[in-house]
Amino acid sequence: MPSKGATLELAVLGLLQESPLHGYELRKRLNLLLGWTRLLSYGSLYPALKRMLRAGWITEVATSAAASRRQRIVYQITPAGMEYFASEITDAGPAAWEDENFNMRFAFFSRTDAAVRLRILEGRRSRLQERLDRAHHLAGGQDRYVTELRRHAAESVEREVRWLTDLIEAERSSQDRSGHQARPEPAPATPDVTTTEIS
Amino acid sequence: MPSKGATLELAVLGLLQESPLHGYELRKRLNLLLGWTRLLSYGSLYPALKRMLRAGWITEVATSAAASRRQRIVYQITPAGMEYFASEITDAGPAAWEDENFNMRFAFFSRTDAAVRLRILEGRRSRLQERLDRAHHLAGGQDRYVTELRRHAAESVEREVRWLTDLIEAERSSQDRSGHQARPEPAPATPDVTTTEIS
DNA sequence: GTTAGCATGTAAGGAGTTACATGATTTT
DNA sequence: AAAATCATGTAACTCCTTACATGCTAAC
Repeated sequence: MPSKGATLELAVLGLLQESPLHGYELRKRLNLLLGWTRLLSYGSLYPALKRMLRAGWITEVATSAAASRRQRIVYQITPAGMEYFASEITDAGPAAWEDENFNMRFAFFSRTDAAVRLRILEGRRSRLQERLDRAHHLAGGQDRYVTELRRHAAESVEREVRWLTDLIEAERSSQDRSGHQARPEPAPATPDVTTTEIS
Repeated sequence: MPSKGATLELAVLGLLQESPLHGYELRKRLNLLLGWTRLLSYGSLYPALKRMLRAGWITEVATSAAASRRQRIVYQITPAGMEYFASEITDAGPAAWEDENFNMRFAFFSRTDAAVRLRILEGRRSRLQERLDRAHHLAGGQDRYVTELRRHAAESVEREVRWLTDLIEAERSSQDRSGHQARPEPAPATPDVTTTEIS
């Protein structure tokens, strides 16, 4: 049972699938990847890397002294890690509908089967719809500010539902079109863009 | 320093200011008050109540056997609790701009000074503006889905900024009316709820 | 030569979750 | 009588944060 909280691990594995990275760089990219409200701290990342080492999902690699003499520990994904990542990303179960998990999976959609993408998008949408139904149901006469807060929250969720609906439609139509032959995803394997710094 | 994580405690104190309640009921109301993504668990609530008892913010009250013979432990807020609540709710410092804390404070705006309300709303808005600036700055050419995710996130934040702007204006005009006699504007106290912006 | 940023960690602790445990009362 | 729901808790665990601790290297 992989259960739930593996968001960080998955994100790391996803990034390492593109190229090996060291911790410091990894943190910067993670902060870019999902626009976390607060920046991910080292106290979070490094222990996670240790766990993943123990689990056999990643390995340390010798620093190629070419570019810089700086000592750093470069991590690389292992076959076991790839397998784990694939199985988690493919799992469109309830865990995938939750906020954080959903964003994670969405961010790696380029490496996800079209069918799985659809299932995840639809699952997310019905999850949000449930929330709306519940919220609507309880909208009693309350404090003015509480009411306003709820109204705004509900509107946000409605917006996301519309967004998902558009995406689902787009996925469906592109799936239809690919009834024919080769229609590979755009996924530009372009060499690394300059590492955008975030402070 | 109590500093940050006191969201749950504050919410409990806020509710207990209206009337004494027992744990079970408290949990239901907390789940209503802020539309938490996941429901608050008892494993969270009861230990929090214990902490608050120790801190002297609340006390247990004998169950009035009138309504029901059911055994329950009713909690009541103490003067010390009220004082703590007031000081936290009034503190418009950086902690108040964060997502959870902001929602908490907003939910209890009816019991907050107009001046403090304004400071909190404005602080929140500039916090979000900062996020937007940062996001805009780094919007490089990325994976298609990552780009889309970021675009949607940015739009959500922009929406909240507009919402805050409307609220701030509403607060300002109602403050003007109650302050000097100079503003004869008979604007309704309710914020202008038309908000037709569909992305 | 000193500051700024790169780079890696550990320790203590906060806040919440799930799963476990128990039992009373109301509804069907 | 059974089932639902009310009601209160505890234990183990997860995940993350802050603050601390260290030292290298590039740039000014």
